[in-house]
Amino acid sequence: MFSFLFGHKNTKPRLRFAPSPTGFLHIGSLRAALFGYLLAKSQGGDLILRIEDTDQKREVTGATESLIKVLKIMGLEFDEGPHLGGKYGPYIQTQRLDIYHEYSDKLLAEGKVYRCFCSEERLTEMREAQEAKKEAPRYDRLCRDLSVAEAEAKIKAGEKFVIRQKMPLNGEVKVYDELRGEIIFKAADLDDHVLIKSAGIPTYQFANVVDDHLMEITQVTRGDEWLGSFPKNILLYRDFGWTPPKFIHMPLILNKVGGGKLSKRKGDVFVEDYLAKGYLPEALINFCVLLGWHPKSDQEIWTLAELKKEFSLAGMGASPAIFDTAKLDYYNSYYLRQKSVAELTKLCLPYLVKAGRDIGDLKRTEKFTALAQDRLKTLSEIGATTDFLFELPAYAPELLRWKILTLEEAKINLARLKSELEKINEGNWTKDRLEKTILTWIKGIGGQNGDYLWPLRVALTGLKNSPSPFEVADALGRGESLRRLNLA
RNA sequence: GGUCCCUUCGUCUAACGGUUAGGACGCCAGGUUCUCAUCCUGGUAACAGGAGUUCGAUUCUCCUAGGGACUACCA
Repeated sequence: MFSFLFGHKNTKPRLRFAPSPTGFLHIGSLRAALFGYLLAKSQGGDLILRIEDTDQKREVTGATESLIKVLKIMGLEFDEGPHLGGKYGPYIQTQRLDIYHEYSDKLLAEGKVYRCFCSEERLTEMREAQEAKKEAPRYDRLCRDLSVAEAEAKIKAGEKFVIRQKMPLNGEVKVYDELRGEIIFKAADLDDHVLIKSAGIPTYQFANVVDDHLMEITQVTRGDEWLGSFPKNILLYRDFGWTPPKFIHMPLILNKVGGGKLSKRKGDVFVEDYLAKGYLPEALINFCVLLGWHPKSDQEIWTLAELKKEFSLAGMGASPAIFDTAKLDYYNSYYLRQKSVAELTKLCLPYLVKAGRDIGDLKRTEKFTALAQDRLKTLSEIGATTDFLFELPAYAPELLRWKILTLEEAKINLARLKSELEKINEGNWTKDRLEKTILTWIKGIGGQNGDYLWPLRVALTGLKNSPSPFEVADALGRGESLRRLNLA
């Protein structure tokens, strides 16, 4: 609101999510998108999607579209991006090549960067020699002091080149990370890394800086694997004479077993995997946001809408978090229980079909999913937890016994129950009516609940553990219930 | 090897020099209940180690250890 006083042309926070389109959406990427989104929204800002496709080798076709789709399922949407447009476009880096060349030429003219004609073979040899001498592998700056004439001669001769950043030879580079504070690097430790590859395509290090500046990004959120190149990036901003945005290096997510950066080899790492298993977007969001962020209160259940208001940089930590799905399961069963039966059923449908279930009768299916609701950790469990409703499992007669009850007694109790149940007609065959009628009847004859309800439940379900006999009887219907009772 | 980051219950974390070190998940026990699940109650469990600074350190500094990242014409 004070922007007019200071003459800032734009004080609206602008953040970006800048993935590489290399396949499925990694959990780490989801969290990066989430934090970017929340940081933007909590400040009333915008989130921009920028596709960093400068590595042609790793690019996967369709990855951009699927990434946008998955993010949308998660509830995360952008304000600008390749699919939306915006006045800072294009939002795909390979479509910005002219821009990068313009800026690298500028730096070239100013002597802030230089052309390097070293061959891959020479570079490899050089590195091997350095490693053999236990030195840090680093470009030896052979081309750094090539004269303009020498360079031009090489270009004329058709030699390929890359453009490298000229690092200061001595002194310190102080950088500031919003989560960690000041970090000091010695310039001498910095490598003259490649900014423009020989094919004329920029590296991440260059495109990222140019784009963040041109797109007027105010806060850069990225994984802390970028901390090492942070000083080089800051130096680039200085070379251009630009004010860098604020940087927030988010701590990494680590594998539960074996440690290390969350990786495919050690379990499911893609959002698509979790969605397919039947984890709900809201559970994934709630779980991920608490990996590295903590609210002012101890509130554990968060919706995206609440997070958009309450999220803040102050709650973010700098230490890495292990990805342990035990709590994800908790959140998922929690959100599953919050669903209405109709919603839950709709969500279960694809999984029931997959399990080969007949879902023709929606009302009946709803009764089945209702029975499973309190018992599901993921949607994909719906088939297994409702199996007994579709087909009575084979069970040992012994199972019908309850505590000190003999098999004979159980049989008698069942027979009496059956004749009572037969008195209940189709219209009254509901969970509540059944429960009321049978419980009063048991009380009336002075019996113990367990003596009757256990055998009844086993007769209906064939299982040691299951929902209550009344719920099951209701879901099964009068005909099937009595049939199963007869069998018993 | 070099550079940088991180370090509180098993896990996610709170604490911004003074607390019986709090919450959640997990686990255990009890209650409700015919069983399971849900739900309720309770319990278990942590300041990595060592030096400083300070009247006082989980909190600040340094060292060590452990973990992690980077060290590509990949991001």
